Amino acid sequence: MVLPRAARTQRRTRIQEEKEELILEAALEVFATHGFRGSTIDQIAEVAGMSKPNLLYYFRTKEAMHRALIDRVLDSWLDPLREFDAEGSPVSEIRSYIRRKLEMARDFPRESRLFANEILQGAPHIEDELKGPLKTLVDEKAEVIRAWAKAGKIAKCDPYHLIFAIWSTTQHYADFDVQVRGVLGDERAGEGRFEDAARFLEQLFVSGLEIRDGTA
Amino acid sequence: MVLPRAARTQRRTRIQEEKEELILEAALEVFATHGFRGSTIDQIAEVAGMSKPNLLYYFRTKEAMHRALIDRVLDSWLDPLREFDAEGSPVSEIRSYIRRKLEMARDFPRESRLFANEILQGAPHIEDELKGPLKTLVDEKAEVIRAWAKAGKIAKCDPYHLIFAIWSTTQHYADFDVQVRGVLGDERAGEGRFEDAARFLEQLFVSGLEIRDGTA
DNA sequence: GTAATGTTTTACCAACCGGTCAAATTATCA
DNA sequence: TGATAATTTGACCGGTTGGTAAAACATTAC
Repeated sequence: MVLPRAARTQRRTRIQEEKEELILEAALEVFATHGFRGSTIDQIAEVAGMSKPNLLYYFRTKEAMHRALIDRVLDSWLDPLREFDAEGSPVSEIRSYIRRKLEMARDFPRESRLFANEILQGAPHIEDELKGPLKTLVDEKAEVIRAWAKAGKIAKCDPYHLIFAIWSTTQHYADFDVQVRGVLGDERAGEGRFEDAARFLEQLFVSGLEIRDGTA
Repeated sequence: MVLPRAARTQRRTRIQEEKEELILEAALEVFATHGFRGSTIDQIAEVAGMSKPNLLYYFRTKEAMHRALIDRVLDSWLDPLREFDAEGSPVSEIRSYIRRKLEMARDFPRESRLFANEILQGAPHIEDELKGPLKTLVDEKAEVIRAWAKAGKIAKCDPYHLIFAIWSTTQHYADFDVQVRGVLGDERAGEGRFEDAARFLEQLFVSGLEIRDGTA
């Protein structure tokens, strides 16, 4: 049979699993650095080490590839926020959330850039996810933070903007890596920059949210 | 004469000024939302309301258009940081820097996205500017902040990461606007979000940098 | 082994892309 | 006004793009 991939209902073969993996890995590389429109199937095929038609045998369109990639990555991308625990102590929860996000920026910069590209260009492919699952999750965690503030455990602040601030500062080290390296110069652009960033951000957010006269 | 634009040494015509303006405006719109590789000359021509060859009469290549756009925008983009004043009081300088950056994110989101796209995709066209003029300016201002910290006027912190944090948090509202709107929902996605953001960020950075036991 | 199924390749297509050219049109100014 | 220079356009070009068709090749199940 030569039924196109999407029409197959049977369970996938070993080769299918391997090749789809290989393709999505290559697609991540390419989409992350050029965005959807700036990427070409030929490029992805070359990175994956296979011919274009072969690639199109597994994913019938460029869109399907992108879709599959987003679906696979989005879920794990939100894990750090899911771990955010209402029962924990506010300071240590926020501190470790920052640390987890920073680790993801360091260890999975391509995933970060994939989303950055997508959102920057108007999120044409993931708008539903933003307004759906993502919003729901953020709403939930924002409520936790709001409760902490109300209970006097941290300074009063807008929980949504707090979350945005944590996202932006941490993802900055993945998305704007070239700029960070360029500005820091060769001497300070090594892996140590993530430690420095972690130290700074923890200080900023922890003491920035401490209760003091006038803010509580 | 039909000399290409770049070869003309005489002073520019009224029509030239107007059309180049029109083109760069359209180019900003398109490049900002699709990145360099994702944008097409036809698209820009359509937005500018002129034919493709007409557009290429003013800028001989797509690169030349992008170059001209970057050159024009980069300078004004750095103005808020230039205004950062060593003689002012640390708290008010940082506070007003945040405010200026946030105003730019609100009033010139396309400019912000133009750079974001460029840097995200590896800064292939502006790497020199990053390592040159930008780095120089940041180095200078970082020294100012370091001096403030040394003099005990603000908490000790890494000035570079402080600057990165201000950049990322403020530009987030331009670059990731769809996401911000999506998460905030229709009710809170109005212009008021910039006021809320300003309030939050000023609180975060000001009290985050205040001197207290153990940090000074 | 062989038949059925799954995979890969070669050759190809129509649309689009960045860019050119020459002719037509319009603005400028003596 | 007319000559000259500046601007605009339509037709076109070679290369690239996303995607297809069909046949060759490999794998698996019996």
